[in-house]
Amino acid sequence: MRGWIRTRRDSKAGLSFLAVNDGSAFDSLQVVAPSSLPNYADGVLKLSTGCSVICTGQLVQSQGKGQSVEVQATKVEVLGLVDNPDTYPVQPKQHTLEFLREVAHLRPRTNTFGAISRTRHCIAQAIHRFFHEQGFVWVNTPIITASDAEGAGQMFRVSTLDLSNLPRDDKGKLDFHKDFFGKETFLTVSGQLNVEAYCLALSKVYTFGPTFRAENSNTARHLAEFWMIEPEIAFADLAADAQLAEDFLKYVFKAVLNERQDDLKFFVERHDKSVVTRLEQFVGSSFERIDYTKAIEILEKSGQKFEYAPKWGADLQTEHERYLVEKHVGRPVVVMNYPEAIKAFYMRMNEDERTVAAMDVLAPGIGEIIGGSQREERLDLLDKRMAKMKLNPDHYQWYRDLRRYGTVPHAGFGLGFERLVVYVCGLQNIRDAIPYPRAPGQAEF
RNA sequence: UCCCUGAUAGCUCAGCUGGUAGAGCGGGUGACUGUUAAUCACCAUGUCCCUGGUUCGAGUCCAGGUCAGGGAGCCA
Repeated sequence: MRGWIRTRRDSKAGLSFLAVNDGSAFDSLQVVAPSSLPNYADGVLKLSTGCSVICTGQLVQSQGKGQSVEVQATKVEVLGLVDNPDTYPVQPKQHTLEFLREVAHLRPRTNTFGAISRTRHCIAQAIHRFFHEQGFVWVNTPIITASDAEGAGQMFRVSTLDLSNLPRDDKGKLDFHKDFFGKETFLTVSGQLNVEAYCLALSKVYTFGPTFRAENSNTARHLAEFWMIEPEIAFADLAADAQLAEDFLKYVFKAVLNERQDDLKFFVERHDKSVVTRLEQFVGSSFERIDYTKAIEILEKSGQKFEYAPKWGADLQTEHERYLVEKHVGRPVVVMNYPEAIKAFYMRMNEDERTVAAMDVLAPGIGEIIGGSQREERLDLLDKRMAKMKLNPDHYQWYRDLRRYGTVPHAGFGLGFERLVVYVCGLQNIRDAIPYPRAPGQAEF
């Protein structure tokens, strides 16, 4: 047994009980260290929370209550002591998550972050497995990009220029020809446009990789660096997209329910009582599908007082989404066909010429969890929308090519991986769903 | 970025209307016990976030700043 000490309890019967954890499961293993060990006094009795050990012995049925098995140690090798136990930050007690964020290098040694890490891994594996089983190809879209995708938010600049001596052109403007890529480049805010090209060749594809947003938004739902999943399917419409989203989420949640019972039990005890029932209800229910226009009607007729009155043409507020999901329907809802003005240029124009084939999947207890759309595959209509939104077609030539050469109806959606982790684990803050959170003013570790 | 709240021991916090600091947990020491975040006793611990101001005197009041949390906007 190789791992780190969680607690040590001594018995004057000539024994010490070591709770040793190696992160492979939620529970620690109890190692019984007898005082007859040669290093008992100067080794075992010096062990405190956080020390690393290698214990050798026999796994036997436990003679005490509280665990089924334990190790009767014949050897306890102390690898690393804790310098000063008085200041070791991770104590065998409940810490606040805020405090643990300040010790991000040691928080994986806590019950909470061990459980989150294993669950995060389980979710990631389930996602890849789901797509793989369905015949999807994982496509790694570029992290450095020259396009600003859909104009979705602020981007991080990527440059090797000397900030203290920037090259200028005749007009005094920055000369990016001198930069590494010979043009302005940024970290990606979405792999969607790139993955569409692969979709229109491999039929079923997805991205799963890091994504960056430089917006100065400091909330429990935002990270500057996060992981995003974006499936894209060819020969598909919005209904197929919604069905994929439903199958996808249910598959992932089922996997967590099956594989991480130990960690889920802990989340229920310490973080969110409703974690397991919420996931069970989610996988057991069929999603309601509802048009945006209908949703506005429902909200208007609800008699509910909203801070912002629901109005056709405006985006749904968080309070609106919560009412729809939690009060009106009571299970996951897919809201479809939004007004074109509030949605991105690449979303497919509907026959009514006022809405586009966009969808949001709303889940009880969190709100929007997935956003997607059928893409505009008709070049003339795509150009029309780009013009309307004042996008420069020159920047999207290769994207327009996809509509010129063998275009087909296709659709996809995107979801933030950490938001999924937050939902599954019952967390409050997205900064606890990723090992080293990056946020405005926060790039420690 | 805006609004609100907060920052006191290693951690979680208390400290009333201004009079230079306390508890629980953790740590150390000892006792006790096949123990379970053990129990009991004793011991130690502080730039009261920073800078300035008011005052005889500031953890406490005022101003500015930094950081954090909650909410909003934006979004994944």
